[in-house]
Amino acid sequence: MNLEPPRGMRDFFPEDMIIRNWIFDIWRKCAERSAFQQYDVCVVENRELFIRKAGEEVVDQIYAFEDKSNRELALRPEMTPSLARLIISKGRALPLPAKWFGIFQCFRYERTVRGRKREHYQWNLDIVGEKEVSAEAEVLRTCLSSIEAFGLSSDIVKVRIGSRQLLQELLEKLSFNQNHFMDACMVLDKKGKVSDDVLKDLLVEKDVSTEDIDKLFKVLEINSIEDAEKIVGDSSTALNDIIRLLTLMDASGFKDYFVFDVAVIRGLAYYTGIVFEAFDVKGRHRAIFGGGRYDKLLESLGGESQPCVGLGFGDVVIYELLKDENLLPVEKSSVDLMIAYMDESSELLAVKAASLCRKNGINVSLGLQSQKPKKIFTNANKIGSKFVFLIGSKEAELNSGNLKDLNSGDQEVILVTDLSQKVKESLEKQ
RNA sequence: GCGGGUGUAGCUCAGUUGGUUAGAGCGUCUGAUUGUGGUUCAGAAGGUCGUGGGUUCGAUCCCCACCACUCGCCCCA
Repeated sequence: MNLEPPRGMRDFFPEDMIIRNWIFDIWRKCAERSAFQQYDVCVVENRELFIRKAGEEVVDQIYAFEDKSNRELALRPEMTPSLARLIISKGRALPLPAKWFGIFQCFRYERTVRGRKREHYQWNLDIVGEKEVSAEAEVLRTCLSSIEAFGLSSDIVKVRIGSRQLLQELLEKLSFNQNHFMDACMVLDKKGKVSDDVLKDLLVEKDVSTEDIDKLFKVLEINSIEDAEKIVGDSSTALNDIIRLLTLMDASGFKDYFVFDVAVIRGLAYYTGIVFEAFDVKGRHRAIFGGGRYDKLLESLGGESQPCVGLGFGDVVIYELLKDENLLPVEKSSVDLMIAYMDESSELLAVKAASLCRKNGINVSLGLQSQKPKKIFTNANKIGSKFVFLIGSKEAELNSGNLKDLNSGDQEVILVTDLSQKVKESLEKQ
């Protein structure tokens, strides 16, 4: 019997959950601070929801199965189709713009490598119904607030920002053969991953003319917004959107994160405007988060057309980055107080004390059997409890116990009825 | 999908040029201390040597396949 989880799947032991909850809490708090509303969707979807959008190629990567009534189902590989489904089904009853978020487990059957498993949790932020670039700005500033909450900064993380629309304009201005636009996108996406000679070979294979290849490389040389402006002019909406977005990010205090990169393309399938991808500066990891504008997706699924902006932020890469940067939190216990007793005759008093404290909002670990003090204190240390309330036969006779502060070592005998008040006061002081 | 590396106690790793009872540190448990933890000391438990097959008198060690992890490609985001 193999007791390991299937390939690419993870288990979370209690000590792992401390870290996972810490990450999820930061995501949730940042989303709520920016007034995003949480939603949730079923993990299992009708398979066709993904096939329609993703096309034939990705079908093999979907965990798909038939139920006992021969329904074709799938574990979701990503959230955007499910979000679109909800938005469409809500119809006009949904006040726009809608700012929604969630943390979702997604599945993909693919080769596992560092930073990429067959299952991961993903924080999704989406704004539906806002065509202005202010939507991109809101999503990004919310996301970057989490980056800073993790303890990261623009010294470690950069966001490459590009625009598919701008790329198209650039190539149009250079009279690039638009029939090869998709080929150009594919090649641009490989910039930096393979040598320029290989890029050229790839383009030749696609029957791109020598002239067009030169044009494409001219676009690749664009390193700044000014360079782009020289080609598309100052009236380009695509370029002005990027400029405006950067202005908004500057006003939000996040300017230093952004790097203009004409070669950022991302999902060719449904991104229509600005796209972005965050990477660690040292280049050790895969993309930390990524997203962009997808104005055509809803209508492609049969819904009313709505402008949308969204991003996905996975838990696997950020975990590895935080580990590398030594920013993961030290395991911190949530237990405030351990209540234990030395004689069976004191059990009911201990139970009563625990119930009172729990009603008053104190996290209590109650001993499940009578134990020797040595064992009690050892256990209290292990679970990280801040206080121990120890009831012996002498104290029990007076409805009291011995309250010990494990940090200072101070202890005093107090009444069970005074326990919760006493502990609360001490916790507030810390 | 292709190629390299790794797999020995719960964890990090030694080791065996193929030979009886496979080791250490950390962790766990017990005791010193039968009403007081973190330190110290003593002791104990814990191993199909990743799985299966082959070669051999004998395999944890050599060979093959598979599984898992990992690095680099391919593909993809």
